[in-house]
Amino acid sequence: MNCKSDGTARIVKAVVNLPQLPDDRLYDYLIPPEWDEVPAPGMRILAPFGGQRAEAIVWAHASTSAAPAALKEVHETLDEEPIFNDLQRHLIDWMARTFFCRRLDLLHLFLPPGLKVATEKCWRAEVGRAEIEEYLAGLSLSPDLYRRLQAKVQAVTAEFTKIPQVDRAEQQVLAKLVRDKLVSTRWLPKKPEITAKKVMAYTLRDPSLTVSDLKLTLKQARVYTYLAAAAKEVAATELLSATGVSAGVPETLCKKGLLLKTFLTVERNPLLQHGHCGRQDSHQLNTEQEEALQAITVALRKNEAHTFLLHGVTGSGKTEVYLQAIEETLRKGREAIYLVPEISLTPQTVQRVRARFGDEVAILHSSLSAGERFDQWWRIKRGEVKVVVGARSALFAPVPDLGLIIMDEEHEYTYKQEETPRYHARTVAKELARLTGSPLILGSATPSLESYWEAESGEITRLVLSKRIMDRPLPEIRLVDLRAEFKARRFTVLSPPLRAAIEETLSRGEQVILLLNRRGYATFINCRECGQVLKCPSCDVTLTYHQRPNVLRCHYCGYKEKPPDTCPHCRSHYIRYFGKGTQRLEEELQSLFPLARMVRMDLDTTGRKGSHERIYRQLVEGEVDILIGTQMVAKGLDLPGVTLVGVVAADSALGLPDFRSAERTYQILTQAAGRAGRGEKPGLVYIQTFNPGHYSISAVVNQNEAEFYRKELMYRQAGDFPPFTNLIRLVFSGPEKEAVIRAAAEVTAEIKKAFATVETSTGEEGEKVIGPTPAAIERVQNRYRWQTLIKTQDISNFYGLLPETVSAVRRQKYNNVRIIIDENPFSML
DNA sequence: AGCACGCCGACT
DNA sequence: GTCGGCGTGCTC
Repeated sequence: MNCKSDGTARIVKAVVNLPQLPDDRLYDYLIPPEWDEVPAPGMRILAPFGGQRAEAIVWAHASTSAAPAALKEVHETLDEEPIFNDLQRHLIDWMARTFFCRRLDLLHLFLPPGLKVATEKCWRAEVGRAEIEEYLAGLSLSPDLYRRLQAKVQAVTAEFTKIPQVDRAEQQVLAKLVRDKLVSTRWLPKKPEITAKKVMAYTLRDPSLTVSDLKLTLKQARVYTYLAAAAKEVAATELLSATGVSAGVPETLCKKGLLLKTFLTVERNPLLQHGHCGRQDSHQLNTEQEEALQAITVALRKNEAHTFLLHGVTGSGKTEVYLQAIEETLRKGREAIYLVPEISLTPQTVQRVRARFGDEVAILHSSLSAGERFDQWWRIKRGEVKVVVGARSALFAPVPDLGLIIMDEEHEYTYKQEETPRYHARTVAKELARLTGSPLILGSATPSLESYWEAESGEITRLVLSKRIMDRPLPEIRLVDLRAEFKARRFTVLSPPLRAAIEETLSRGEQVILLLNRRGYATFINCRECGQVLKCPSCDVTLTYHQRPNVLRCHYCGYKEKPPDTCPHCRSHYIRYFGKGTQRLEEELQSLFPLARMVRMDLDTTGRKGSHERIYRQLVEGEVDILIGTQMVAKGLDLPGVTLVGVVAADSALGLPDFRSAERTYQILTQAAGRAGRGEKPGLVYIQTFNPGHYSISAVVNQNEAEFYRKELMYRQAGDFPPFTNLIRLVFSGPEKEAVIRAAAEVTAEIKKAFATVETSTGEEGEKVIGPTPAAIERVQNRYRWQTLIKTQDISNFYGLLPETVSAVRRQKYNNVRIIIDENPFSML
């Protein structure tokens, strides 16, 4: 895999993998003249960097360098084979440009955990201990420093070893020891923390010897026979439990020279713990499903990177289309990546994929241990896996021959990563599809405006599933006007009609889902005397009252305090709790329906691993009558027993200062409504709202999807928002408001200035730089936040230019001001 | 990150 | 004068 050197390209340009580097530069290194091979692009090397050695990835070869300093030589090559192939390097280059980040921010997405080589400074004594001591004593150091150094020097031996916690003063003295050649230092790679798991195993030393040839005790013979039958290495634990002997028996056989003790690599696969599940064959498709599959199959056969929007109402059987498209992909000998918004919210999807494809499935998700992820990564890399199911980062799984990408619930916000690298999985999926010649299926009942618009304009192909499977009807949707309830002075969480519907549903023995998108008990606490609202001391956010445990909590920074008896501002006792959360809803339901069995599903109850699965199982088995929760109850649950869905406060997202708030409201209401009536019995949905006339709500009630998208597209166009423009958000944050504003103003001015030249060179219209303005929540965790928005028709105008401007200002270090660049931001708060 | 360089205050 | 404190900036 190494490139034979032709004597000219003896320079490698490499990405140095140190997370603190200020920009996305490639560093040039010489290949030592005595090496007859130049490490290939994508291989890791160990290279000198400053005084240290750092891991770097060869990105390209060159015969000349424009570096201002003399080039240093590469120390060693760390890989036999490139760890990043051409496609991956290409994708990394593309992502760094597209999402305004550094290549090194992206490297870890593609690697198994623990592969990164960290180096540490090690020390070795070159002379005897006594000589070093003598040297130290002659240095006239302060008694304290001398004592500390003596302790450190104790650890320096004839082998290179790390000395922990060397401070600056000690470092300087040690540097003298190095200068006078009493000790030497070297940066050595640390031992990898995550490796394949090995267990002790036994095998026959000489398989030609049979039990009858040997004189063995009964138990020894049993062990020997078992191993002979297995004809391979057997893990010690398995051997002992299968033969029912203790560890001493195989040990004795080893001593007799009959067995060999070895180590066996075992796979940490979380799926294997669940056992193998029954194989399930494909279902018969209805006409619409069949047509959709046909269109996809045509693209699959041509290896065509075409994007499809599988726009199917809730319960229309999108999953079956995905599964059959995967089957077609596998028939061609290629692999599929199947993205879901969050694994924990979609236990059913995982089950169905497993039931169809068995052990050729890898599931990647955040609660895998590092060891499990390591093993899954290698399984995929070795080609043992045909289908990778996972959240957005599953896109970077090392599948050898990708042939299909599925992105279920493509409108979900979890596809956008909210930390650097701030990529959107849909954007990456399109590029990956293009690079691999794979069709991309975006599936949703409520497509994002972006995908909807692309389908409208013919850029991608819309495939419609308009009917539920088995011709089941969509649920009936009824509206409750909360303004009328307020006029009638009814302030309960549940309006009389919804309450009556719950009662009726329970009496029929059917299940209810109630959605309230606010955690806690009360969402704001107000003093009636002075009008003050209790706020988090470090954020511009109101505190939420939680009843169990009894605390006020900030949902932004996690701050907690005891609920006060008197107002902290005016000491009055008139403290009142307003705004009802899921805890309050649960309490009200318990008093109304004391016999109903209910479970609450929100961030407070699903903290632990596996809690979603547990709640889901309880629902399936009918152990729960009412499921209460935040938006997570609206997602993907397929529960035939649920016939009533109640949305307690449909407007909770509408008031947010975010251009996507109507879209979010429409999506969550439609998705929640879609949980009702998925079984044989028809469903009923109640939506309580203060804004019955808002188009995002009325469109759901009237089941008039086209109307919603028409209006929303109109507003987006009028306001110059995506999908009609590209958005880049710059966020400046820091502990000092003045410094934040100054940095924001300076960057913004620079961009406007630089942008003026861009504008004249391209002549594009409709490109704007708006800001700086304070963010909607100006302070979070005691950091002030200001932002600037860029709207542009051609985002490529900003490639290069924007990172340069930002890093130039970043270098000035405006008193801890951090600057982030967010392409296609999802949250504008 | 880590290390060098350089600029100020507290000592021999 | 010099040692050592820390802020600043660079690393092929």
